[in-house]
Amino acid sequence: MPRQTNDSLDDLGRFSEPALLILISLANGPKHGYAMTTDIEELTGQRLGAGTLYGALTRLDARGWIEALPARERRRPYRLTKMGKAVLARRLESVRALADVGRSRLGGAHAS
Amino acid sequence: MPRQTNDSLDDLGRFSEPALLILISLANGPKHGYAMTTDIEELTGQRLGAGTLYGALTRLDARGWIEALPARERRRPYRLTKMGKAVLARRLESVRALADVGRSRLGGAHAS
DNA sequence: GACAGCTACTACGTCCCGCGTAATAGTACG
DNA sequence: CGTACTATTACGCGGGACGTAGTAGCTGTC
Repeated sequence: MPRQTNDSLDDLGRFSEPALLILISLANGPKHGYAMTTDIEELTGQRLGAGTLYGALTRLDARGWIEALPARERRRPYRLTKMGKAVLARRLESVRALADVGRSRLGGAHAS
Repeated sequence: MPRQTNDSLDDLGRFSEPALLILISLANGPKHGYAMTTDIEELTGQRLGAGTLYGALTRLDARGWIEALPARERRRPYRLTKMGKAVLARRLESVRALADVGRSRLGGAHAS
């Protein structure tokens, strides 16, 4: 069977860009993994699975966009690096611009 | 060697959500593949490769978010379906909200 | 009229990210 | 002391993203 023609609206396949969500979650201040999970869930309504979350954290760390802080008890907190902040800021800008273009193209019902 | 610690800033790995870019490109009116490529390039500065573009188009069509129009000469135009428009609108909303949260968390320098 | 360059799409293979799931273990509560 | 929640690690699969090559028509231009 090819595929359902729907999928309950909004979900762009499997890719919801967990990396971006993580960066945004850390923009608040350092957090450990599980705290990000709940934070992101409050923000977006979606809960990242363990594999998704910690996998993305490892990759972001390897890139130098986030860095691990000394673990307390069972928690491994991370914080944004300077580079991570810069990346996030630029990314947010372009996302925002893109969303604006999309809106005006769709709506068409207001000035420009 | 594991990986460069940079990557020239902004690129979130391999995922730039071509599907979303395509939907936005079609929000303008029907376009064929190559026209989307150039449109998206003007919009974002990035050029989607053939594999990425036509692969995503096939998937979006299978989902019923876009539909093919009768081909003229060598061109296969697509247009947004009603469902595609709805999906795009909702998606743009959440993207926008997310970008706002990110900005206020990063900047902190303005009202709630 | 042949050659270069652009348009437009198809086909193919690889890589690795997203995601689910299971395992581990500490904590908290009744 | 059993159940539920916190917190992370480990593992494997599927498929989307991407590059590249191939096909082919059309547009100049010398």
